[in-house]
Amino acid sequence: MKKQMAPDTEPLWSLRAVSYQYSAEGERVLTDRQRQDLMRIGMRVRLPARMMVYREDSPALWVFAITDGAVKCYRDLPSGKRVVGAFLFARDLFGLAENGQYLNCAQTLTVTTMYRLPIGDLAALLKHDADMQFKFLMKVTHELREAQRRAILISRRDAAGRLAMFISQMEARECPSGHAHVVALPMTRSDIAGFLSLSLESVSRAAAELEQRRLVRFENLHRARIIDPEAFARLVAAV
Amino acid sequence: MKKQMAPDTEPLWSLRAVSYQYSAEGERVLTDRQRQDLMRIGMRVRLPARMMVYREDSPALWVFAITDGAVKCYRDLPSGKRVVGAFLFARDLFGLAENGQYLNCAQTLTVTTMYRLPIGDLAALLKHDADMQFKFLMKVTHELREAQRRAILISRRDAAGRLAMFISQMEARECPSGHAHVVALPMTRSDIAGFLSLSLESVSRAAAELEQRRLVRFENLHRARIIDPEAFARLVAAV
DNA sequence: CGTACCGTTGAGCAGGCTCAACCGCTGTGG
DNA sequence: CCACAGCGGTTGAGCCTGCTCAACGGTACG
Repeated sequence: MKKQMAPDTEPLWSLRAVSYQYSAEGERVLTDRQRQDLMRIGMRVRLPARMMVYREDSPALWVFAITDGAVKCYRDLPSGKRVVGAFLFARDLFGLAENGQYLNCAQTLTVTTMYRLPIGDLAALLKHDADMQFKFLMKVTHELREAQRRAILISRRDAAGRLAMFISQMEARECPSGHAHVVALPMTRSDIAGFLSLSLESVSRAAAELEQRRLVRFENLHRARIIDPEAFARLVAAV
Repeated sequence: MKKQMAPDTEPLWSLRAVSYQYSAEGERVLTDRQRQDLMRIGMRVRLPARMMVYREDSPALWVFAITDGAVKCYRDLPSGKRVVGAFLFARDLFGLAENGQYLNCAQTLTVTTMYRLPIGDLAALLKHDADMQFKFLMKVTHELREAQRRAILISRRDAAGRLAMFISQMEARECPSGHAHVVALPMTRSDIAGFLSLSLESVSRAAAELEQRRLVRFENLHRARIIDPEAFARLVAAV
């Protein structure tokens, strides 16, 4: 799906965000100049699958911007439960910190390419380039909206409904390049369970239920196909 | 708790946020100049309790900054359930929008004073003043962290634990001016239920349980006192 | 070929939800 | 002044769904 471009300009990336205002997609893309500035302060890193990017409570030195691949952010609770805070894909930022420490662990799901931006340099750059900073502000605002959507997702009681909403959200964030109604799920069932606040058995049963109801087919563990879009959409909307 | 100041400078406000980096609280406060700029584009509004500030899907014309009082943001789902997305207090921003429309309803809980900032003017101001914009970026980042904390809260199964975490979070966001271990809860039980994804009966029972276990006393419907801070903290931490 | 990990399926339990009645306060109108 | 309705909150009974524990299956890898 990559466009043809010279090798040295290949690792360009942008930010995925919907504006708070009407806009002609203008806020979604960084200018070439801004990308170059970010590439200058950042370092391109390519990590294999299941690699830790950072750990909770470790010093927060970088913010990461994904160009390709998938990452999960999670926390392990004292009880042993693992809460997945977010799944992140191309054009997403991660590395949320507080008082200089990361708040969660980040781990790649697949082979992932990202830009590693030193936090201090990034802050200086943003303070200097108000326009780019505005795009980052839009991006974080976008993440906040996603977090609220997730709160609505979690408010559902039925496991099948939660899973359906999750698949729907994954479909929505796919690039339009992907085939319609085929959703990639690079994470494990256990990860999904941690994200949906369900036991992994419940996720498994919910998946079975969606198949029995002929709404979704799981072509394999990491790919779902929505085979009855109308009924599926009804279930998703029946919050 | 108000400091003595001239009447026309009384409605100054700031933003409540913890920096992602180490800082000497420097990021938390707007400069006098920045406050003046905001006051110039904004309008001070004082609303009675239970007043709608805006409705879902209505045109998003303003962002609001609370100087005093309490607000809830919520969404009514097709099923009739009401999901409370956030409770907001002094020095908080609200008015999250997408494509020019608000994503939820906002309603005052108590008498509330706020600044109403036209979104276009605010965006222009932020693009012009990178330093102030950075403080807004910190603020939204702060909100994102809060949203993640809430996800952890919701991952708990037991109602008493959820309520305890909620009370703990309310205590944490109280100004240090408030008396220790006395937590104001300006919202109704029903609002809390909507926030915690519980039925309001469960909230009521959870409150009774906290009292029976001698952790908390509810002096009245809107004020809780933590009477056994150590045991309470253990319950909160037992995620 | 054995091990380990991930996922599935089953049985029984527990905790929260629903429905329903009741309490206490408030505001209103006769 | 009192009677009444309405609302928010509490408490109880029974149901339902997701959790826990457990066994089993399939696939990748040494």
